[in-house]
Amino acid sequence: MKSIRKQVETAPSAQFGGRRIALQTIERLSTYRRVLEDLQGQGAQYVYSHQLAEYVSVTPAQLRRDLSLFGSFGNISRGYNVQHLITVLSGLLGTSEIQPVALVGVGNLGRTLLAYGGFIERGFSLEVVFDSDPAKIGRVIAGRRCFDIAEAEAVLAGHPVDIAILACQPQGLQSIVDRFVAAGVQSFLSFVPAIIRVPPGVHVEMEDLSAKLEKLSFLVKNRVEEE
Amino acid sequence: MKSIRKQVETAPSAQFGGRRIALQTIERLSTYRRVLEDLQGQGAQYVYSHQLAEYVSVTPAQLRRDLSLFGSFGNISRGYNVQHLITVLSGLLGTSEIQPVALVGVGNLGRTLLAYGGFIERGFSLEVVFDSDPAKIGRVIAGRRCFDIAEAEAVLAGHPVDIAILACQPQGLQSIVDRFVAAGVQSFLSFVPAIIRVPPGVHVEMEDLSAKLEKLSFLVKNRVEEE
DNA sequence: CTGTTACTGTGTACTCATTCACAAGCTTTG
DNA sequence: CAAAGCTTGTGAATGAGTACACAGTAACAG
Ligand SMILES: NC(=O)c1ccc[n+]([C@@H]2O[C@H](COP(=O)([O-])OP(=O)(O)OC[C@H]3O[C@@H](n4cnc5c(N)ncnc54)[C@H](O)[C@@H]3O)[C@@H](O)[C@H]2O)c1
Ligand SMILES: NC(=O)c1ccc[n+]([C@@H]2O[C@H](COP(=O)([O-])OP(=O)(O)OC[C@H]3O[C@@H](n4cnc5c(N)ncnc54)[C@H](O)[C@@H]3O)[C@@H](O)[C@H]2O)c1
Repeated sequence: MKSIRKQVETAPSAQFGGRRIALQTIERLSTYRRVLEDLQGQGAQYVYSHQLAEYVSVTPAQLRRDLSLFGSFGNISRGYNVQHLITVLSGLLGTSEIQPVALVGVGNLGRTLLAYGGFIERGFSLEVVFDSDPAKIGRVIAGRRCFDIAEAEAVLAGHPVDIAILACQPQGLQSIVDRFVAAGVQSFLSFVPAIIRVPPGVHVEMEDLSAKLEKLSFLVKNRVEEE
Repeated sequence: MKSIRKQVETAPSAQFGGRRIALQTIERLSTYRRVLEDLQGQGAQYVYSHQLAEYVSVTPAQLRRDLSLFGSFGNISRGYNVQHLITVLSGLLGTSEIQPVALVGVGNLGRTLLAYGGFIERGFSLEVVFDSDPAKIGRVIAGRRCFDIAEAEAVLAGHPVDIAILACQPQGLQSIVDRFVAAGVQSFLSFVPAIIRVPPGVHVEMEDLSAKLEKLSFLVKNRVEEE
């Protein structure tokens, strides 16, 4: 029993300059940045915490608290400079420069992701693409050459990435993950509805669409009035 | 300022038989069910809370607490009956029977979702499909006839759904949402990275893939040791 | 130059989620 | 049949995240 606790997500938080940052805070930072870019597109120069907070449906206090965890970015009585805050948030999120990402599995979902133009706008590029299907290996799909998953170590050595997207079949997934971790990959975004284990310091984000539908289904069936 | 608070997700929880259920609990229920089905596939009849908890990386106490919010399902000193617990969870999540879902936008992403076989296994069927592109309207795509979004009200009247998946362009999205809500749709799973407003009692689940990548990027850049 | 207004950043209070720890209870075994 | 062993379900304690409320300060008006 004790052994379990050690593996468990006991403290869902990150460190930043000695401070503890809640994972939920990080998710909100993404939203702030996205909305700020909308605002910038509309020509806004400055924005007050209560305005931005309303757009993203949080309290002004929460927004100010979130930002204050990383520093003081607001101009008192003028609010936040939109351009500056975007720059700050991009820096925090590590997307000031385009970041290479690996993709495993070029099936229906993988091809859709490859063709999607929205990633590059947010600072990510699916640079390294793998599959196990001989019919796909070596071919160029949506502008990217498809590598053999069997040669992952060599390929990743030449094209190091911090993040890998998993869009393959569940069979043998854990061993792929293990090999990627050994090759230096530090985080995974997985569309595969299967549990994968990673060592401490490596992060997994599950993207289980059916689970999201189930959550909505629960809320509807139980006539939840709040949001 | 006060007006903001009212719209805000002040209490991220749902009601169930007078009890308050955390949204996070509901998400875990999905995971429990998915893992239980794996276990059933492996022939397991009973499972203890500490076993199931380990598979899904939560504490045994949390698992038992989550379930106890809805009733007593465990057999003391034998654990939980796998089949029974799956049935219970399916009932809670509202997926005991296949549930129809609407899809808006049959582009790259929409077609991928339509072709995906994983939804039906979890109790959802993309029954009603909309697009605004005349080249697509009326055609049959992945086995579903594509309806004109302009006729949404009439189509939804004949094919009522509680859940709609949004996979179209952001332009005009809010008005589509408003019309769907008026037509009785009670929840949305949106892949469109744009903020949409819904009245109280209607639920929105955002699926922002770039935001997930940004979260991973933050965690990697800041060398977060915990998970 | 002083008063007024309105904003940010943050100490503090509070609420809610998670974990601890144990009472109550099957089961099995000697 | 009694006692040991391990389980579930849950009151109580802890811990984490959010909201309140205000001190401090920039801007601007008179
Ligand atoms: N398609 C969707 O809409 C959708 C939605 C949610 C989740 N998913 C999940 O995403 C995954 C992929 O879905 P899909 O529809 O693209 O399936 P798919 O069968 O079309 O594609 C899977 C691809 O992965 C490749 N592959 C299989 N094993 C591999 C391995 N060991 N290494 C490298 N490549 C491998 C296959 O060759 C194939 O090209 C599945 O696990 C699925 O459950 C898909
Ligand atoms: N493709 C991806 O991998 C991906 C990933 C994340 C998010 N998204 C988001 O999902 C959405 C769709 O992406 P896509 O790649 O499928 O785009 P797409 O351009 O291939 O498809 C969009 C489809 O929506 C239809 N459409 C547009 N406006 C509509 C309207 N008002 N009503 C009904 N249908 C309408 C179009 O006719 C088209 O068929 C976009 O908002 C995109 O940002 C896509």
